[in-house]
Amino acid sequence: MNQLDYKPNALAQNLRRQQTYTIGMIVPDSANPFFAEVARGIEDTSFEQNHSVILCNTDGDVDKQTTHTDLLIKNQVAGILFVAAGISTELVENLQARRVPVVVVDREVPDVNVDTVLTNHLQGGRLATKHLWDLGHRRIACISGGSNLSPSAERLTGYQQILQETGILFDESLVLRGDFQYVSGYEAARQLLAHADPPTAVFACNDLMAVGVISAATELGLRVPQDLSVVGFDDVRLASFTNPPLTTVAQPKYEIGVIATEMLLARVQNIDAPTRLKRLDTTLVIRQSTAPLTSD
Amino acid sequence: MNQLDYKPNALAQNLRRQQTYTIGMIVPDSANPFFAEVARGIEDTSFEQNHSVILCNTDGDVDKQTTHTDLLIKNQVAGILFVAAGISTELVENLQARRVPVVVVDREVPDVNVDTVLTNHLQGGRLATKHLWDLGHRRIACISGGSNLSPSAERLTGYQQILQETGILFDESLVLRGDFQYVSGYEAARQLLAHADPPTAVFACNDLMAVGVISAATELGLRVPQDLSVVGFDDVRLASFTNPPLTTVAQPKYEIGVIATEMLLARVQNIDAPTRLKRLDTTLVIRQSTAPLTSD
DNA sequence: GTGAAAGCGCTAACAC
DNA sequence: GTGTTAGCGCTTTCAC
Repeated sequence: MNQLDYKPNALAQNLRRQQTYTIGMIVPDSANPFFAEVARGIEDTSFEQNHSVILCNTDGDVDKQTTHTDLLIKNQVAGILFVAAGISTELVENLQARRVPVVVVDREVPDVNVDTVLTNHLQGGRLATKHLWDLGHRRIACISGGSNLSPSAERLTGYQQILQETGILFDESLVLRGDFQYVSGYEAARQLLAHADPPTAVFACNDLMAVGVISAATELGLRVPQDLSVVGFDDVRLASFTNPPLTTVAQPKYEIGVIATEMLLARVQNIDAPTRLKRLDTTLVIRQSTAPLTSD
Repeated sequence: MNQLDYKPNALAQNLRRQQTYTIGMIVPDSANPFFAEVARGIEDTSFEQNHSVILCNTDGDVDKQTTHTDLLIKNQVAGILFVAAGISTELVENLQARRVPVVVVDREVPDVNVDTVLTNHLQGGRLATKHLWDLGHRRIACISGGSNLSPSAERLTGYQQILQETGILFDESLVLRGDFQYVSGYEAARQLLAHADPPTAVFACNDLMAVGVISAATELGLRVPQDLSVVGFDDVRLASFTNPPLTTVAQPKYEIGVIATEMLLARVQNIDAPTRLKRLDTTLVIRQSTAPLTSD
């Protein structure tokens, strides 16, 4: 029997047992370095626990998200790990009504009582800004990300809190909105550096925009960090390889995936347990894109 | 009935129909930017064709690869997209014996007649080297990747072909082995630049090592590209954001995923059709890390 | 057309 | 222990 290399039909097994060992993972873009790391944490942990993972990319499209979710439900997945695209309160509620285990990851889904794992973006925003303040900077700009995403908003709030706590007057013209892409960081920096009273430091709400800031500064003949300090957010692999290497706020990306998966499998065991919220702190990684303010 | 939001049980459907709409994707590391892009091509195309994809990371570990494959077979996947870890001829043969549709991606699996989609690494290696030659360089170094991987070996062969065709004497001390990681590029460059008769140009067999070369050169006070030209391979997103932006050989990463998926679904339709081999050409993306040789 | 019945491959329950 | 059987939810066939 072993010689024939017999492999039981999991479809029949699962149908009979009324359960599967497959989990669905819904993310905006698995090629985005941040989600790619989270996904690896998820896949590794699932593999250890004998679960397979179905990969679903939404590109932030709510319709695609619904289609994927329907497919996952039809395939009777054990549970779903969910990074929301757009407004998703209703979707999560529907899942819960069907008693499908769900864990929300990275982006909060408002107005619904659901297991959640996310980064403490507020604390991260504070860390970045405080670091610049500690270096003596007082004119600190901030380039935020997409408007309707909770991570971006919270990072900005952290920035504002530090300004307030340290008594720096909030200057609206020093806060620009980006879209988490390189070009938006570049353009925002061009605008900031043309300011009558330009900033001496910039907190970009992700690494890609921070790299854009460095490019713009370099192009204008400014040296980073001597003439302009730059802090990013995420600590993607790229951040070590920029010139200069980027000081940034590191999210525990892989760990987010691990914890979310563990939480989901616990939820599968006990669908009626009280919901949990896990908020993971960030750490500051100081490289060479920030330096003390010099008065010259 | 629609009001009850009824969703048919795909397990039962598939069991009855003796087919599924799930495909397995086996890759070394989905967080590696190259595979991440390929995976997106796969996921997008599968989604369009109403198929789900199960993500499997092997980390180059043959045992993990076997475990994953077994799981996929048990789950009766429609087919498997396969980037090989190590020696995998036997595994592919087993799959074929079971009449499981397989398409081999990126890395050739020797001695087996199987559908395959890969980059023309040889042509890419030629392109990179020819570009440097056209700029006037004659002392051109090459930093290769892992020894037993066909892509790496083919790129090196392309390099050697151009040397031979242009009449450059092959200098063994100018060819170093890396491991596709940043550090190995950095270290190889340190060694090359300490050479009694150092190269004026380096072809690194992937972008990450090329960035390592740039870092090492910069550290030694050399300017890229004025003092040293550097070409990479892959054209990952990072390559646009290095300082200077990297000249590199672009692989059609996303397209590889698309074509492989289409080939697999065609194979599912007709398991006995003749096998096909698709070899996709690379393109040279000239940025700012290469310049004409100056005699000073 | 509409309805009943068999069976996909397995597991769990039950009888021996 | 060992063997038999019902049934998971669906599709497909066949009878009406």
